[in-house]
Amino acid sequence: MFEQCLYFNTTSLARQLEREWTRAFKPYGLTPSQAFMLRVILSKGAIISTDLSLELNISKATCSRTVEGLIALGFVTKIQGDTDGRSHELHPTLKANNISVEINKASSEVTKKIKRIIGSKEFETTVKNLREISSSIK
Amino acid sequence: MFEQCLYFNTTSLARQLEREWTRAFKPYGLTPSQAFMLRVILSKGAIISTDLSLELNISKATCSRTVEGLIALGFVTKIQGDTDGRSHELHPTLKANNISVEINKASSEVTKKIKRIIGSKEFETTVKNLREISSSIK
DNA sequence: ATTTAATAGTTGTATAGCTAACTAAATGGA
DNA sequence: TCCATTTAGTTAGCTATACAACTATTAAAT
Repeated sequence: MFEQCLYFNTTSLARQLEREWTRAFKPYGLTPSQAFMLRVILSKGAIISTDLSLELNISKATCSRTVEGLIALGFVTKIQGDTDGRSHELHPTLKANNISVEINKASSEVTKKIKRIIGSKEFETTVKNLREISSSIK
Repeated sequence: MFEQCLYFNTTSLARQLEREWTRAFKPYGLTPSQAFMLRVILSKGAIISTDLSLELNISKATCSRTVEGLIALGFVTKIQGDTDGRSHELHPTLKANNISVEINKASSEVTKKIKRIIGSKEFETTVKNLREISSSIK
């Protein structure tokens, strides 16, 4: 009924993809949100919460709660930086570094699988379009 | 960092669109999920929960809770059908019928706005691609 | 220097979504 | 007919998300 609706089709696909990526990260005890956040932290080495929310396009409240989860799981530590007393740097733990390569691979495997089904070209133009829509309504 | 990632860009855009459509339906006291469900019920006149979950691509649990909400708001009534004792038909109330045209319009206004920004053509190909990806990984 | 603004994060409260476990009704064999 | 299986829907428990209100700290302005 909503074949032409951007909202409907985007949220609907998002729910399906959630399932795929949930499965991919499950072996590491991580949800997709946690895994994507951890991947950012691992890639930057150190980052503060504000930058993390910007990078992930989530609210600071959600960011705060997801960080909390990663700390509880032992993947991240908060370290007081000396520049600004309001914020702390988030660092990956050894445990996080140990799965860094694997979680990136887990994600790219899902990507590969979907690309195989729908074709690389369509995949890439779709992602490009999503980005364009996203940034144009920001 | 995840510019090429289908998961990231889809879920990210979904969050932004959620905001746009939340605003659109707010005058009617409806969330996007409620409004989209109500639009299906209004368009069909009567529908059972199972068919509703299929149409909206949500789980039966989520469907059940959203229906509950629409009933509490006085937009929907459950009517015992005589064919199957396990299910009941969902019918729109007069209150629902009264806003039927307006909520459809509210949604199409947001669509128009986004189309104006990004162009009709790109809008349509993107939606088509989303549908194709969605159905091919189902 | 003191007061006001802005910024960084956290917490309260709410919605939407899922899976899994459950109840109740219908269906299908034997 | 009766037991087993399937189907419809609800409920429990969890995660992700947002906005709004809050604390604490820094920066800016007078």
